[in-house]
Amino acid sequence: MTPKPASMDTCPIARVTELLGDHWALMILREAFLGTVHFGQFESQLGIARNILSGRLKRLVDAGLLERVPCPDDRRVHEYRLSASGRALHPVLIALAQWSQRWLGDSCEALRIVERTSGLAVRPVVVQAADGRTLGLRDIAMVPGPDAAPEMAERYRLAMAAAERAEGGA
Amino acid sequence: MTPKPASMDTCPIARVTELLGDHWALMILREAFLGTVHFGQFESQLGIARNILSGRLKRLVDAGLLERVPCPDDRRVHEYRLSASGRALHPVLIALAQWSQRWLGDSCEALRIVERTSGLAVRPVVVQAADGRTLGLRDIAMVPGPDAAPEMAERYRLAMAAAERAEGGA
DNA sequence: GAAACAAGGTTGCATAATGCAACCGAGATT
DNA sequence: AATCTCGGTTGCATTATGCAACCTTGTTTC
Repeated sequence: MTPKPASMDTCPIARVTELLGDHWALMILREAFLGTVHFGQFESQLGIARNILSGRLKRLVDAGLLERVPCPDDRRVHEYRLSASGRALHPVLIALAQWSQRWLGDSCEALRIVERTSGLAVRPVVVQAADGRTLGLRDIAMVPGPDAAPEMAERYRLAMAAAERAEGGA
Repeated sequence: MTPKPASMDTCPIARVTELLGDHWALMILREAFLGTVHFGQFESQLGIARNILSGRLKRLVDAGLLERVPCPDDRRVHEYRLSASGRALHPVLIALAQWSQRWLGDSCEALRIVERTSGLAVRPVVVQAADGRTLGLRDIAMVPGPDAAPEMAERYRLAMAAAERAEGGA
């Protein structure tokens, strides 16, 4: 095996996978978005083992996604509330839910994601250009910035070239 | 512990977590988006064990995210190509990458996600109403559809009520 | 066409992560 | 004070992961 590819240290997806890439982290965040705040609530809603839950909550708090605040009226209770960075994951969760419904064919009509005031379904989450046009996979490029690792820069250059070729070919 | 909450079977996030909620699945998809197609490429780029890679690729193929096609000019080589459903995960990956750069403070300037033709940065991925307005966490509701499990419906109803209260309070 | 080589897996074994139940300590309740 | 609840931790069994060696199929070299 290669001696740990450098791309793994610099890639944003790799970093986020370190944090959310396990069976429970995303589920815990889903619960948080649904309003769950207490240890016991997470436990019973998810059916997760207590020690694992404890560790995951700690990790998410350390990473700044959740804030652990002692409840003022009952001081043995703690509330795990979404921080600004946690709330910023909302589009990711919504996009995942939409994808799941569309492509996993699961419970297609079990859940509708709507605007609260109007009751109208929200749009499918997409990537947009600066002017608002919807961008497909082929319209997007990853370009290395000022302090990109040279190996990573090469990676993206090649990927972009491959995309060009694919476009020409297909 | 509770006897497996029913929410776990019907929730789209739970289903997608079953598939993508491990350390490697998202990384493999990232690689696929970057143009990686061969077993050996995934192995060397990710530094993943062969048996694990084999299992993950199989799972992703079975789930329909990747297609395993034998290479015509060298028949011991197979190509793992993104299917339509795999490509549909693109907004999720982009949203994750953007979130990581914004909130994990990692390699902020190492990678820019741009429109290929113009070189302009793409917009941050957001949730939009039917008319295009950007929606925040508070503006969205999950409403149970026709064939929602009653327990799940109750869940969403409570979450929505909690959101109302939070809005009033904060 | 035999020998060497390469790509994609699989198998067996060591290690790490997870699930489970029991226990613990601080704070609330009676 | 005795008890109960909430949020944890600890020890042990089970499962997933990492690693190296091997195997199979197909390709190249001579």
